[in-house]
Amino acid sequence: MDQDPILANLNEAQHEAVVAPLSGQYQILAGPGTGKTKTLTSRVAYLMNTVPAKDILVMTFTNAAAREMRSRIKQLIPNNNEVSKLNVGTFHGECFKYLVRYGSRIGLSGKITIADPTDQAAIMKEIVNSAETTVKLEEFGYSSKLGKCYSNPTTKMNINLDPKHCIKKISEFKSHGYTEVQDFAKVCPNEFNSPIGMYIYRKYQDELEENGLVDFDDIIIKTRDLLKQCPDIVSNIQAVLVDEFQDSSTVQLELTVLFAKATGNITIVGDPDQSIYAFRNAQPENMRLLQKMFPNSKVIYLEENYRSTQPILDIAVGLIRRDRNRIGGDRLLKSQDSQNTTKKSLPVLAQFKSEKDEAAYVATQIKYLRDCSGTLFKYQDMAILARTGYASKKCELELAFNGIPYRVLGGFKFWDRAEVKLVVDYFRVVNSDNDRVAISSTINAPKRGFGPVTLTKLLTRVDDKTSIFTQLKQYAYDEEFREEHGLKIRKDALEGLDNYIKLIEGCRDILKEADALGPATCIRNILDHILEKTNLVKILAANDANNEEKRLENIELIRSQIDLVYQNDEMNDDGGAAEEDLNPLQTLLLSLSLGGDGEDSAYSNDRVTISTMHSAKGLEWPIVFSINTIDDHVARGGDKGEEEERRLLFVSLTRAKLLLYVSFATTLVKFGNEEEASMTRLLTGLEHHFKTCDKGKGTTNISWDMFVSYANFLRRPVPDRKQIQFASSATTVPSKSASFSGFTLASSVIERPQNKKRKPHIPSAPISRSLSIPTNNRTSLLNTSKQTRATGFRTPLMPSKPTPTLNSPNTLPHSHPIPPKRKTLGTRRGPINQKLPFT
DNA sequence: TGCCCTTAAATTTTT
DNA sequence: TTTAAGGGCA
Ligand SMILES: Nc1ncnc2c1ncn2[C@@H]1O[C@H](COP(=O)(O)OP(=O)(O)OP(=O)(O)O)[C@@H](O)[C@H]1O
Repeated sequence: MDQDPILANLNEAQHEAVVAPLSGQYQILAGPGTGKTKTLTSRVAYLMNTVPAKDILVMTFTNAAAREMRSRIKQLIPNNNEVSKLNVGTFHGECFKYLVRYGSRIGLSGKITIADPTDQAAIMKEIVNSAETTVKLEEFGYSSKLGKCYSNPTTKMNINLDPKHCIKKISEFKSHGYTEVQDFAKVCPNEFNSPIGMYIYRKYQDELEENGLVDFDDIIIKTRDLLKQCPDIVSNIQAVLVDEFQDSSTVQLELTVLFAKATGNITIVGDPDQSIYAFRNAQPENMRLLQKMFPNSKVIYLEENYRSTQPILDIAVGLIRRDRNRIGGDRLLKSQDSQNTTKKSLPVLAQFKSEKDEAAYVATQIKYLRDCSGTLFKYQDMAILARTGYASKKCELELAFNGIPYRVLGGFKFWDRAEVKLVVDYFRVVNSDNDRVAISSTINAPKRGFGPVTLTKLLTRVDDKTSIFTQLKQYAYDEEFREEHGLKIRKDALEGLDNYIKLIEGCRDILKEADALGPATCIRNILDHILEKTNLVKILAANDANNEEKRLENIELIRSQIDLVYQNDEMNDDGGAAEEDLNPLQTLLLSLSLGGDGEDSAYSNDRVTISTMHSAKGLEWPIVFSINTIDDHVARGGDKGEEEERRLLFVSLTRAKLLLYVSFATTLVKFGNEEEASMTRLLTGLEHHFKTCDKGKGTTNISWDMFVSYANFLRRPVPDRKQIQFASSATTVPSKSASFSGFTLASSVIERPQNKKRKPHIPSAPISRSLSIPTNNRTSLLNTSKQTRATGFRTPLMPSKPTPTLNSPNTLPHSHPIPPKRKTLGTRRGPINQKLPFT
């Protein structure tokens, strides 16, 4: 056994990859749970022995994966504070740092803002609806129209001018690294490879540039251009390491090579079976292409699975075998587990008659597994995975209702809520004179008396020299200018314009004090200024009074989120782009566009994870619940895209180490109508690998011997037998009915008011799907505290048979985590970006 | 300009 | 079921 902790616990192949010489190219190809990320992070730690941290670049494709990687490296070498100097992040994050610092070399002006999908849609909508486009359509012979599709009868070319569709096509084009319009022949020969398509593309790019915006694809493309032109800026990079390489796009492959230009030292790991980002133009073939580009690159295969029990892997293998586009031959997954008990313990397949029952079951099971396992299972050992963000909402409500603490990965972001986004748009206007998109979404919110005619006039550039904000000032304060450009404006609207400009300039004055105030205080002051001058607090308070949704609370949460951003910023001085090159406002905006939602470490880490399947990639838990496993969620849209959906399910199931629960409901409510549903076809024929939870079989009872095996498998201490509550008396008595009515205990035990209009009174922060900060502190603060664990507590959601609790005296200072106003569970919440009261 | 009415559409996943 | 969007009218 190796003395070096970095090299301990590696098998032969892993060891070989970790200690491989710095120079050269290495590909680690292996299935889930074989230690790819472990190998990559160990290699980083190992290389740090000889290479300065700042000269190592480690990239992956999602924020969650980047966070995981950083934390694993830290764990490997906890006392090495060089770690914070490593360049670890997402492709987009690392690229943007270079653009901020060196963008001027390729003509990017100082202030770059990232165009989010809303901005992209706004810009594209304006383009397709413009008079100019109508003229062009005519000019290029697109004389017939069907919905948003235009066709040219002569050339037989069609083009779909739906903004979303246009953006998708352009994004695909850019993902190949193309910038010249004739390259549309290669990606979209029958639609955008036409004068009208090229015109739309050019117009879109011009519009971005004029607004000082780059979209996500531009971040990659422009960095590629920058590195091609000025390879000197990455001359220090001695090693480039990329995780989940199957998720890379064509231009990202090109970029990987460019980053390594100085030495050519590249290590990548990947698994084509886990390719789940083709929808955003990932090319799993890149693994092979890289090998072609570097014929001498060494490929290392890892065979052993260290994560999961064999029954879990059997299902995964059975599933992935059916991938019709599979790259490479069939691969086995071999568990390293040698215990007879866990080897034979099958995952659970559970069927319910409603999604509500399903959610209640998951919550009950989570509580049971934690409360009855002594100290073996904690909340943080469990995850609920769903295809979409909103699909897990019912479970989220059920957890909150039961006082189970949780965190949410993926799905809607806090910053995407309408009221929060508005504030952010104000920040953007303060930051830049040219951000017309942000000006347009703030200038009349709240209402300042402009109608569509005035707005168009105000926001249309009179010439390309004057910035849009300067132009607004001229309209406001220069009567001659108004006359010259034919702006007729009412007196109240003119006042509104004056107020708007004063508000923005007031914020800019505060920003000038940034050095004296410190970043967080400065931004909070700007926030206060915006809130005061827009009267937003009063407006929202009035609105909240008639509404379940408490928007004002979200505004308050912005403050604590701001603090989080600057705290995290201080912790990483990787490449140090942030402090030196950006003012505090820009740091904030950058972190909002490229970072995930902040996690507040002040709160307990012992929380259940609720995640989208995508965000779960690269992570693992002892216990995983795959919910809503029906075609409608998990394999929607027939054959097209089925392979990727299958791989996605493969990824989800292989997140589980020990216990896997796959569940679904036989009905689903769609637009108010109840529809029938059944288990996804992706799993058809694999049922025998599960114990099914109906017809009295498949109980979830756990015996003492099993607990011992679980502990051994997880390499955890065997819990005190006295603390274990045996399932036989404690829980989940399987019902005789096939539809599991035995588990509708939530509805039989908890009194659910009939009034359907009332929504559950749940802390709004957790529901915001992003914030870990509870606003309704009664629930979450309480349950995340250590005390709760020590004393335990009982919630009304318990099995129909009374549960003898050994360690919960049931006499708590706060014995009832449920807010007194109890309301119907399972009601759908409105979308998060709901219209604001004044728009 | 802004309000009220009718009708259509809507639910991925991430940077 | 709920929300966005488009048309008519004061
Ligand atoms: N040689 C080993 N000995 C013991 N445990 C190991 C070994 N290699 C990896 N593991 C453990 O196996 C689990 C899976 O490792 P890791 O997350 O690195 O796999 P992966 O190949 O990246 O998986 P995925 O592709 O699913 O993200 C981790 O808990 C890791 O600590």
